[in-house]
Amino acid sequence: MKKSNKKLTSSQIAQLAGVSRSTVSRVINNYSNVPEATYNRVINIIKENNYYPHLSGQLLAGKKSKTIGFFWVKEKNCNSIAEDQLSGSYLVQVIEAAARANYLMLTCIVENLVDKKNVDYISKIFMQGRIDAGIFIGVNNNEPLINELVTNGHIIGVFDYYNPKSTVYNLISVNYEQDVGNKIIEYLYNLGHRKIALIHGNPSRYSSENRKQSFLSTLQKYNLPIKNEWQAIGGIYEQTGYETAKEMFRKLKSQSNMPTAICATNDAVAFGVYQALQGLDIKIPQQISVTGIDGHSHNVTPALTTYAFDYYKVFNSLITRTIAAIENKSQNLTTEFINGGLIVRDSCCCVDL
Amino acid sequence: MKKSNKKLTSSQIAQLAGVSRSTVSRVINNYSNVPEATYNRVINIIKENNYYPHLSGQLLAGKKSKTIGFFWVKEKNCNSIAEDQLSGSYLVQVIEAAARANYLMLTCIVENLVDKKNVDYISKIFMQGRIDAGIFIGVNNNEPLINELVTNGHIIGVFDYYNPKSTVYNLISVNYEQDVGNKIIEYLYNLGHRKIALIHGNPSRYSSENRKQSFLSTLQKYNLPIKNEWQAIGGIYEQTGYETAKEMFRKLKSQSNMPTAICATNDAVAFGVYQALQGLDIKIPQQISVTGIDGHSHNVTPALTTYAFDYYKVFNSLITRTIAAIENKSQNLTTEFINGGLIVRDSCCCVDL
DNA sequence: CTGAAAGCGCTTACAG
DNA sequence: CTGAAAGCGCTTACAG
Repeated sequence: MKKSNKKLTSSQIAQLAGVSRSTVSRVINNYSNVPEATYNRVINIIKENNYYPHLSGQLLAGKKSKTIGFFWVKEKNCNSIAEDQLSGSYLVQVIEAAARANYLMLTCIVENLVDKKNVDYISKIFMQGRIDAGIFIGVNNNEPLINELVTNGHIIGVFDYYNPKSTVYNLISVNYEQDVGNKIIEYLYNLGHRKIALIHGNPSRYSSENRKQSFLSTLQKYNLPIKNEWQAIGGIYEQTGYETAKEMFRKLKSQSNMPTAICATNDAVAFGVYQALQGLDIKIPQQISVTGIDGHSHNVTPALTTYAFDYYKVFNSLITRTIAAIENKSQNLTTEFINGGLIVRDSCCCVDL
Repeated sequence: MKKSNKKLTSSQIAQLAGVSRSTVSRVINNYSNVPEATYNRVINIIKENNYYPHLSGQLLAGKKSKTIGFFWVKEKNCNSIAEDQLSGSYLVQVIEAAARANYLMLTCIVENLVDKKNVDYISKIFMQGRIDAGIFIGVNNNEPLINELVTNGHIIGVFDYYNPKSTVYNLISVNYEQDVGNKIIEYLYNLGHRKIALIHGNPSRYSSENRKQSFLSTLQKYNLPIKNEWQAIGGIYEQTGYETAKEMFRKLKSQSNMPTAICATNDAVAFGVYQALQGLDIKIPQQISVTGIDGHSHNVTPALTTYAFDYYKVFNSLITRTIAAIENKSQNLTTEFINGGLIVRDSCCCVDL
């Protein structure tokens, strides 16, 4: 099997096989009306010469690129290496989910969607006709760019994005289940906790806001106190969680106004809470129980009780349905909420009533 | 500024601006022979209509794609989440290095280069004319696919790959400095260590083999014992390092044939060594000193003394020089060895002579 | 079953 | 300074 070291065109293959370019193209595209003998002759020439059609030609002639743009919007203030590593593992999961469906990812990491420069860069990629759809991770709910792209007819898949009013087929999203806060409060309630503090996430993210509402409505349901001093916005990172918790507990401790439990908006923030409590010499779980959300493995003592999600499932759902939208599959779900589950470890304990 | 929601072509822009497609193209490509008035008229129409040239057209007409293929070859037996996270952070660094130079990354994660299916998949991407070069991470030294692609004229950038005989301009690589083993042994020697064990990496990787040679030649230089029982191949992961070290020290302990120090081929393996020693109740560093290579942050007690590299530098060097090759920059270095430095922490101690 | 032709959206050498 | 034309590599409706 000889391999050519210059790119052949379909004309040259046609010539070698003694057919027209039309027929070569029919073979490449598996048309049914090519007799077996012809098919074999052509396909052999193609293989012998290691021929693959030039993508630009195919694209101009109307084929799809089987490529998805992947736009990762970085968090501001994300200087935690641990977080970067998590981001990395998400990146890998998204890319692999696409690969399973034979799609390639054009990957693009962007600082923010505030600078017009970045927005234009992304628009350009869509306009260049090189991708069949775009995946976004790290965007605010109702980000204008997303709306614009969807309006212009592009297929967009977004992680953690929910607009209940959206009825278009080309805006796909995947979300966490909406009942997380409720499940965590119920767990703590059943352990006897009646004084529960909350650290909320970035309110512009759908999941953060949803968790907050779910936490609060469940506190209300059980008639538990909802105090301002027991709530704070702590970002979504270990560092921001640390700073928020440190400030919060410094005050609460001096005022002897301590809750018996604190729910963090995610695991990273929970680890920040650990640090803060350690600094103030408050014992987990003896003096305060702590919960997280996410289920990322992380060696920490005591092991964190958390509400865990299967991120493989999350990203697979997003990619699969985005590809279904590209390929016009009917009955394609426009959004999906992925259920998680509580993982009880060592960071919560009972409270005597 | 009105935004169109269907893609315009250069003809339509030409019509709107009252010029020919040629002129539109000259404006897009910044030709010097367009009078300012014409330029402004055309560029305004372009901006108003949010026009970007279709990439396929440009590519067929001979332009570059400003896109690099990124082929990440996964390790077999890589089931360590920590490792996956590291991989992820490398991925991010590579993609960001390209973005800094205004290149996009077509990212592709591949299980191995043994299956012909995977090799064909990669070949295809090169043949499709959609990338200007390819970056490979995770390949064996002298991998045949790399040779073939280079022979066929593609520009290839590889991490941890060195062929001193290569003279072609289109094979670019970045490597760790070659003197790492020597530096580590010298450090231990100066602490008084005379009995030093080694856990080598996967010999098909250039860096692993180079480290091994560097370790051994330095042991020889100081006339230190090189025993078979004090050497083993331990892969490059925590798990494989753990298994290897466990087996090694189980024997050595029972034979009272203990070294005073052990050098791991990288940090992940060193962490595996930690686990193994802990299981055998051997204290670090009191009973044995341990060293790593890499410099990844990881909370471990005692903190690991390691030979650290700046991965930002590593990947930036690779990407920058690969792009220079695409753009025909002369005097472009074909390979670069990145220097690291010893970071002394708590895992090594003095030995009385 | 199969070829000739049109068309996809660009760029650039050519001619004026 | 600028337009008409050729050409890049494909696919597919059309005609036979």
